[in-house]
Amino acid sequence: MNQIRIKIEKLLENQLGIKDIKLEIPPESDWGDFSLPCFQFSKELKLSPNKIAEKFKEIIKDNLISKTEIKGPYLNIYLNKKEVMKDIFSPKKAKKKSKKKEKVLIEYLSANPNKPLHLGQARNICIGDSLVKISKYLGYETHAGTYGDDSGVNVGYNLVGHLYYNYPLKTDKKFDHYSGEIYMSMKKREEEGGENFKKQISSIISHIEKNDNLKISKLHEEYTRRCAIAQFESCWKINSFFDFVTWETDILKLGFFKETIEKLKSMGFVKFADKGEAKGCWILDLSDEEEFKNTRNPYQILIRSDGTITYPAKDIVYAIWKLGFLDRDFFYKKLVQQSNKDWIFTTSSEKKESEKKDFGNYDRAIAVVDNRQTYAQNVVKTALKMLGYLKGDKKYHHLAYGVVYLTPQTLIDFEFNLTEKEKKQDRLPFSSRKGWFVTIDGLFDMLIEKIKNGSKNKEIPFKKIAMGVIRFDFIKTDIQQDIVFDLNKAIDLKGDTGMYVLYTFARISSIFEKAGSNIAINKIDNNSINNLKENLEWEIIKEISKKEEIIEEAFESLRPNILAQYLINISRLFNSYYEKHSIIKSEESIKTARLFLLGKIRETMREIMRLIGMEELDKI
RNA sequence: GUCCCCGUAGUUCAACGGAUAGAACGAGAGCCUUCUAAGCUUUAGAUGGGGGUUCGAUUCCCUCCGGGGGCACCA
Repeated sequence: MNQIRIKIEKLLENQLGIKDIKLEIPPESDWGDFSLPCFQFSKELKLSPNKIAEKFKEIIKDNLISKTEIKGPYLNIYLNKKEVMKDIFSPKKAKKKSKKKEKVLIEYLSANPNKPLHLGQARNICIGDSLVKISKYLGYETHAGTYGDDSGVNVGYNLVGHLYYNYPLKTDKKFDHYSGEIYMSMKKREEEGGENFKKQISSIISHIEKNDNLKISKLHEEYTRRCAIAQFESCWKINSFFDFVTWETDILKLGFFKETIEKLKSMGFVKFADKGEAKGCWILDLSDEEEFKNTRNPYQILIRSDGTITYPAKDIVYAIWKLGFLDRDFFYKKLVQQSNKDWIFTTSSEKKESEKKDFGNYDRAIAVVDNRQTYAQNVVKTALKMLGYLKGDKKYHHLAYGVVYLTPQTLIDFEFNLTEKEKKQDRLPFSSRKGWFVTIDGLFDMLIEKIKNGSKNKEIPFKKIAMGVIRFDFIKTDIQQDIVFDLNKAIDLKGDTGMYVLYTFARISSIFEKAGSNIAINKIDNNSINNLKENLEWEIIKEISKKEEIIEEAFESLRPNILAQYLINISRLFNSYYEKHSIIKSEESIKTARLFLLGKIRETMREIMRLIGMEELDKI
């Protein structure tokens, strides 16, 4: 449709002798297919917009246009459906995607490896993985990466639990859930006080970061990797996969940070603060940057006065690696084979058994990180800019998505105790500190239960449905908007949900099954297409022909949510069509044409569903 | 103090500066002896207040009111 629009725009520019014509789509479909608002020409031509529309109407003529109509200041254009359909359905349109040269990294999830994944992270996963799939569809060489923060206090709790408080490594439970239990119990112990516990924690953290105790380093690696793998299993359930995981401890062990910071010092970007609040620290001076001028502290501390490294510093170094400006690379080895048979690789600090991989040196690095971290991400971006790394074709994007909150009722449904005050809130944030583990696994199981109970057919693949419903639910809302998760709404499978889309698809498949397989719907001549005379059919054709431009826009504007909306639109159009017009029972030539159209709808829906991580089903 | 985001039907969400502000849930009224009723059709119902820019503002600017988040020698 976009090509048609551009064609018509060019045509009008020639015929009317005006530059940069932008056509719009009328709000009502019976007002035409395109519309030219004439206000903009009023000043130049010294005529009222209505008069201009009349004048233009006389001039415009083409075989792609069947008629033009004036509606006030708008000149509405009706396309010649036959010609346009020929164009849209011509076989040469189905050309293969050309490979693009840019190399893209999408970093998402980036969870602490010490507890199960919660629903807030589900949104991150759904957005991140959808972008990966879209990027690959568009022909980019694409890697999905995740950052494992395995050096901080979080993991420390769990190791202390294991070493000093009788939590064995062996367990029948899913390891991330087991970790969550240990984490909670250690948190409790900390709150109860005790100098001994504090000492144990800080000693463990120190050993992890310095890598100076073989026993602890080994335990740490086993623990975090096992937990991460359990988390990845949750991702696979919802059709999300990774290429590699970067461990923070590897950045430290390989000395990337030290080298980078020395380089930055010598370049003069990193300075030693000899006075003020940050006295004794090494800082990145941001005071010349417009964005930070009015902030309280126009600098970022990279090295604390005790010589330890801050999180933003690690983030900056990692970002430099992403864009290929770090002179060195990690070592890599296989971590685990995913349910789709592809392996996740893990960074490693040891050369032996390292495999050669082409991770790193990306042209476009997209970080899917929630909007609370916009400031921190701006620091990273500014640092890259100051260093001159964002010149040329290198791009660093922060996809700032809105945070997921919970309704109090949802927490009650998951059997957590709330205070009276908490019960009265509109929404509550996820809090692992309070032990509110509303997990992806938990939601997944509840959904399956719900679908089983609501289904007449007991043979359908419940897991795929649950997967599709979750994927759709977490991506349908505008990306930057915060969302409030309510369990009852999420498992209520009516209306604008993934279920609606899955159901619609199955409905179409069912028609094909009833129609029999002897109809050659892929081969259709122009005469048959001309049997598609209904308005709704024309609406559908226009809608499905927007596919490519919508996918492109979803990626460029980092808004995969528009694909979910698009699926709803197509589904709604089809369902209306289905009610109004019978397909199988129509006359033979019309039936052929309609089945052809249905095939196109099904193909379009399948492609879009796959891009947002849903899997289509022929039966529900 | 300062920076950012958000205020649209009862609720959850839409709307490149364009025509009559769209959906879904919930509420009301219909539609299955005919291709899957997890569906379709239909009724009622909304832009926080005030300025400005514009032929035209939910959208851009200012201001007020209300809600949230950030600005750590936390990660």
